[in-house]
Amino acid sequence: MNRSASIKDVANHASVAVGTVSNVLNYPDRVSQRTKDRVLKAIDELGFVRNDAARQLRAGHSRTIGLIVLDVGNPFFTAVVRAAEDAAALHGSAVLLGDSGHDAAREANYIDLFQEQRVQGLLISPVGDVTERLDLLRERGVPTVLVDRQADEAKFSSVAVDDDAGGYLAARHLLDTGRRRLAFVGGPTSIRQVADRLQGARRAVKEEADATLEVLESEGQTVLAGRSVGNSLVERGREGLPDGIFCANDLLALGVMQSLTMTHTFRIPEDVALIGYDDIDFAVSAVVPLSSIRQPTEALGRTAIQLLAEEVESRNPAHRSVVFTPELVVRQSTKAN
Amino acid sequence: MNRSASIKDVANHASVAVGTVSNVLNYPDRVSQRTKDRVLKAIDELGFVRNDAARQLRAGHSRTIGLIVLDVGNPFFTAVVRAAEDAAALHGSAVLLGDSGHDAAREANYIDLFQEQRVQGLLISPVGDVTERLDLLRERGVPTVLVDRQADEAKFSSVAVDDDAGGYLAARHLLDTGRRRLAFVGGPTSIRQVADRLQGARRAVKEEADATLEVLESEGQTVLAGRSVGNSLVERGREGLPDGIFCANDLLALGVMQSLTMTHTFRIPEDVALIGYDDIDFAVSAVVPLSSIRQPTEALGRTAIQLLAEEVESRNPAHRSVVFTPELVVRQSTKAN
DNA sequence: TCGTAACAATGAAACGATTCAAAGATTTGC
DNA sequence: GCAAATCTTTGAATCGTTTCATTGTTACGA
Repeated sequence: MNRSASIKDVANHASVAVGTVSNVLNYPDRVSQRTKDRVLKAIDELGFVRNDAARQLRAGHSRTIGLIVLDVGNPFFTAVVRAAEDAAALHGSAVLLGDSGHDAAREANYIDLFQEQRVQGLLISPVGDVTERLDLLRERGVPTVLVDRQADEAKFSSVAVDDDAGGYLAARHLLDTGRRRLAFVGGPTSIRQVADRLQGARRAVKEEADATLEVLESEGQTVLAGRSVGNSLVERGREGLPDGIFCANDLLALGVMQSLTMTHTFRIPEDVALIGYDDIDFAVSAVVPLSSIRQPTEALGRTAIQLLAEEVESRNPAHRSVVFTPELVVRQSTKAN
Repeated sequence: MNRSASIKDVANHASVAVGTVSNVLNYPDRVSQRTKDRVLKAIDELGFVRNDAARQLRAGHSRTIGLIVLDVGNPFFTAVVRAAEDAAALHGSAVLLGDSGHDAAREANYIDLFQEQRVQGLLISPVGDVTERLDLLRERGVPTVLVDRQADEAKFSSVAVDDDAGGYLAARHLLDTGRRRLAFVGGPTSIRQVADRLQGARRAVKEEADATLEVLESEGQTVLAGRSVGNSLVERGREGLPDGIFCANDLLALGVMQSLTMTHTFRIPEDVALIGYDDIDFAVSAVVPLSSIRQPTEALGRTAIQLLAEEVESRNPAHRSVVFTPELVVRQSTKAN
């Protein structure tokens, strides 16, 4: 309740100058053992805890890193967050986490908030197009690394997974197992990841003359959205059903799977093969174990922090773009007929 | 790159005193329209952003709240985190998130870090016993609310779900659907939640003279841990198999379900009924839709923030313990034979 | 026209840590 | 025993904001 002890209180209590206390904390070698002992004792007795605000006011910057993700509920981002936290901890930094929920306004709020906090840098998985806000950040000199989004290297460093390659992998796999009437489920297509995965799928489909690709736009990327798309597929009946479905993420795929299997009219993979994206933990424990595209989430988070550290340390802004290649994980849901 | 503009720069640029700029920011009514316009224009032209460090140095406290959870990867906590973030945003506060990963050392690190940040208060789902560290916090006057853990009201406010009641609900449901040879899967039992759920289950089992409860300790609370327990059950063969399994959380249940169904020797719910805990999104999309105990995660997060706000605002430390009651969700996995 | 009230604007002091030039103490070499 | 070199300690200045007592300005009624 009572104001907590300051460095000055410690100094008085130990009968030394404030500068000495500061030295004990930051440059222990400069202080004699005797003095050090006294100061440490005083610190202990008063329960002194450094005030980081004062510290960073003097330093001009904080020891925190801002991280804004599109959805903390999405296991993909959860994994990235965790990796980033661990990596940041190694650098002695903490992560301020923000969840934009795909909402540009919330994103903007967090960006403002983090600027006021004078974060060392920002990791962001931006909503929609790279906003003017990010350009502003750049002008203000806030080192920023885009996550899960390739960026113009003139402007930002970035870590991303090659979504086009992932889309290609998924569609190619469906084609390789004999499917020809493919469908892509995802949306809104304004989301770059969705657009890229679709593009990769198109590329694969073009390689087979007799293959077709239908696009089923979903309302978001959730299990619920997938279920809704699945329901509309079920209504079509056997005739109109594609024989291979590629979903822009696993949540959608699980939703689609639910709809298709709950009716017991369609079998996966016999009637229709299904593949998702992200390879979340639950893909393996779905009604039919779900084939998927695995993204190296740990590497993504770790590398993001590393790139940010590079930007923070070097004055000169030589941006780097790191692109990881995703990996196909085959399970029951796409077994060949 | 160049040092960002301070309130002083703005004052110069607008030819007013620093105090006036501060007033524009904090008490716009005290400033004449003409001056306000000039200052706002200057702010815009210089791209001024408040330095929160200086602000909170003066104020003596920050506008952030620390939140330490046991595992961000756990959907239960993810939901709580999200609710807490939203509720905090309404109060104009941001949430600093820490993931202790059930590790007391990491927890301690975060507590120290958050103290240095002079967080307004702390929301924590503590590792193991309420540590001395928390007592220290209390002495230092850092308002703290325990999350998902009932606390001595003399010491802390807390929000929790009645795990004993949840365990009772789950076991009672298995008994009500005719099962008698029950098993409890969870661990380590040193985790209070696990112990309480087990206790509730025991209470229910005692109500039926011919019912038994076997405890299968798991190595953690993950899908993998569940699979491992499930595998050992499969090895037992049909004879030794319980006819009703209650898992301390859904992840474990999904793991057990995988093991039991992959072998195709046991059917759920015909041979064995299975119920989890948490009702995570994926419970519904499991191989066999999983019955579960639903916890009011949003209410938990929201209430935690509210209790914290109460503690922050009132000087007098009248702690409150809010206990929510969980709810049974019946799905395929426990259908009566 | 003057006195007073209401309103605006001012700028020095304070918050708590770090820095650094300078002073003070101790050791070293001869 | 003394000067020089080295090691310790000091404390004022600084970071950027808010606060608040004070000063300056305007408006109004008498």
